[in-house]
Amino acid sequence: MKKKVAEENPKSTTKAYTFFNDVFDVVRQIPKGRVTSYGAIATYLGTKLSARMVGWAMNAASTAKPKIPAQRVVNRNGMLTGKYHFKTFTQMEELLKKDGVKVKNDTVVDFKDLFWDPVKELGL
DNA sequence: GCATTGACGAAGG
DNA sequence: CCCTTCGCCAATG
Repeated sequence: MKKKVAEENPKSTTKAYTFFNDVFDVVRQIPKGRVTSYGAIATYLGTKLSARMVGWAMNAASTAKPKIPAQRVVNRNGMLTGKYHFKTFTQMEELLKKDGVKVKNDTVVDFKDLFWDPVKELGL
């Protein structure tokens, strides 16, 4: 990465600084039509016990420069828990449908089939 | 500076 | 099988 890192918390802990950046990077690498979970990303970063931090990172992702396909990140149940953080409540599922991902009742259909594990795909 | 919360997840009752 | 609790770490009040 160059220098365009998380400009959301320049005065916060340096650790989180890197953490946010890593999360953004991984999320951007999610292939179209695929989805992943917060826990998977957390595991890939080595902080599997802190999946909540990934969620926090996504919150900052909303203000991140390169658009973050946060709609491809759902909870371990495949549920679109973060839909309320988008511009509109339907934005998330609309984007997913456009990616070819079926969404039913705020949940990704065939989630396990579309699941993209960074640890498995990117290697660890 | 302590208490609460949060886009999670696993475990226990 | 549904609901509650705990852990993790950072941000916010």
